[in-house]
Amino acid sequence: MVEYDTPTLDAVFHALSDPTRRAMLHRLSTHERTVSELATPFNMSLAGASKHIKVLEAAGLVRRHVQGRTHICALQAVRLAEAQEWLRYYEQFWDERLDDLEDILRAEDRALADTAKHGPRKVPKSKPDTKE
Amino acid sequence: MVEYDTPTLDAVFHALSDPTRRAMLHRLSTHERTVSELATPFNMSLAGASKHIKVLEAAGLVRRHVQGRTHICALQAVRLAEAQEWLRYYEQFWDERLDDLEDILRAEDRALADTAKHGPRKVPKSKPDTKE
DNA sequence: TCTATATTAAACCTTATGGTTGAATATGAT
DNA sequence: ATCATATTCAACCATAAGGTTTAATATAGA
Repeated sequence: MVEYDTPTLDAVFHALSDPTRRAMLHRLSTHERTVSELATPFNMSLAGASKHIKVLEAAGLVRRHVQGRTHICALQAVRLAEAQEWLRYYEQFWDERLDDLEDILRAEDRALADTAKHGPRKVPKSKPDTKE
Repeated sequence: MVEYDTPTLDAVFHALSDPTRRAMLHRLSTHERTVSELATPFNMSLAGASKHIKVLEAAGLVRRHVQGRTHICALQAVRLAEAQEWLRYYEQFWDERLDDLEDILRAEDRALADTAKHGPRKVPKSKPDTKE
């Protein structure tokens, strides 16, 4: 069984919980950027943006290499892969839902086709109880 | 293009950034549980656990239905799907890395096979510059 | 009705977070 | 040397977060 590195996931998910930081990651996805380049689009002091970058760095989502007086930041996606792996376990549950949704839609289509000839439709399907 | 609901992602990622809450979700993945059932394994007051559940609920990750005096919580995975979708954009970047890693490993294998006959190996490959 | 159970609410505490401003540091250019 | 540029550091502030404890609320059962 996969053991998830909790502190890492804590840091990654926390880093992702802020829209500024998510936007920064997105901007890094096209190419590397310096701290000031990263900071520019946000209505925020440089120092503020710098802090966000450090959060990303601490979570392992950004790597930086200093070149003279400029710090160049690059996306480091591996930790995102870990987060996704954690999420992947839950795919079965939303797939389940989507399957149900598909069933419902199909049932509605059928009902709709029928409605022309007969009365209004009923609730399509009940899901089997998830029991212990 | 997909527009991501920022407040939702904020809440979901924030909810996931806490190990207690992730554990709760995991425990809900087998079957529904009452608040006290959910709280039991954690070294924490009921009120504390209750707060965590509310965070999960606010993020749309847990749904509850009240039955008499007990509140029954169930996993609601759809919001996790949204989070994963956000993450999926970045797959290309870690895949890239993994591809590189595979290239490197292959090159090392080749070099290793060669080393028996010839001299020591060289650096395998340089990656094309990611430029704007 | 009285009492036990399940859960939240409210008040409180400590620490983290997101932000600011004003130095400090380090490098580049003249 | 001097001045400008790139970035962080430190101190500060307001609010959020994670936790506690002690009521309060609601339902179940005797």
